[in-house]
Amino acid sequence: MSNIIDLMKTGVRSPATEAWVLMRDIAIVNKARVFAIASEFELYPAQVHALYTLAPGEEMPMSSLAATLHCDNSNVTGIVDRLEARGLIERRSSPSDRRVKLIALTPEGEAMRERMRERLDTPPPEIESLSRADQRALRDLLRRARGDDD
Amino acid sequence: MSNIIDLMKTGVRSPATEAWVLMRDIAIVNKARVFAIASEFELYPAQVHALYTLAPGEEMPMSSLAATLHCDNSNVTGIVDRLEARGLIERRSSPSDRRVKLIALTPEGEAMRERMRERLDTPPPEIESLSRADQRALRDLLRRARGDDD
DNA sequence: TATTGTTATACTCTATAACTATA
DNA sequence: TATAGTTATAGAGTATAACAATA
Repeated sequence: MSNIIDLMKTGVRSPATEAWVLMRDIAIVNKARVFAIASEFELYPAQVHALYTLAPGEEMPMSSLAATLHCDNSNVTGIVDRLEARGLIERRSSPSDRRVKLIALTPEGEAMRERMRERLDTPPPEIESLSRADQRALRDLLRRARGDDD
Repeated sequence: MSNIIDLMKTGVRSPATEAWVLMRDIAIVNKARVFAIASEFELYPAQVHALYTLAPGEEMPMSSLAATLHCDNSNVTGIVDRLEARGLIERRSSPSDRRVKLIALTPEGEAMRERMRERLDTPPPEIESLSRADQRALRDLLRRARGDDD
């Protein structure tokens, strides 16, 4: 177990560090899910992220999509090309700036995104296994962590 | 199931689902960090993951590495090739099964992995901003979620 | 026969640079 | 001059299939 080796090297972890490492380990299931969903829908992980990033009924400039996906504008051209060829999204011209192209989900894209979202948002077994009281306590702690006003 | 869908569409989520979505949103910073670290060390994200997966002083079959990285054995050949060319890992023959090749970190690989690990394990601001009591409470909840006996 | 890792192939992802059309 | 998106290029990731060595 690499955790034990790391602990011996670094000594005892702070509660914040241990909480973060535990959280990250649990959240890893999300990566496995993106892979499974991508293969099921015959997409690539980057295409799943792009589809999930687009909000139903809203338009987003390609540059914003590039920022969210942590990649260059030039990559987004290809990703959008393939999603558009599948009929899942469409390009629209921006009325305010004709250099800009706005991306939006088609009805088919919205339907596929919704099916993906259901799966992605389902809590993993680790969270389901907690008592209802613990689930609420965890939610409240994470709301505070994100700075929400309870 | 349509109950859950209706709930989600109206914005009302179960505590478990909301906790999971919040946790995932916070854990997203890890992805940005992997990208930043990859570019800083002149590696690709998959190479960072491979390096981080290997525990110092331990050997791992290539097939195990493939399973952890969620990719095919054939991909690991190339990833391992490039990390080996950089002197960060090495292939060893398994004494018990001569089909198997075991991967292990070199001293240089261990040093680089340790520098990466320090950065990856640093809690994000969301967790640092919590009170010490909340940090401990979060840690304890996540330990229970993962099934650790406190 | 089945499995581990490699090779070959084809496609996607990714960054960089050069290009266009706008602003 | 600067910016949004495209195109071209090159290298890396990914799955599938075929293969050699080994079990």
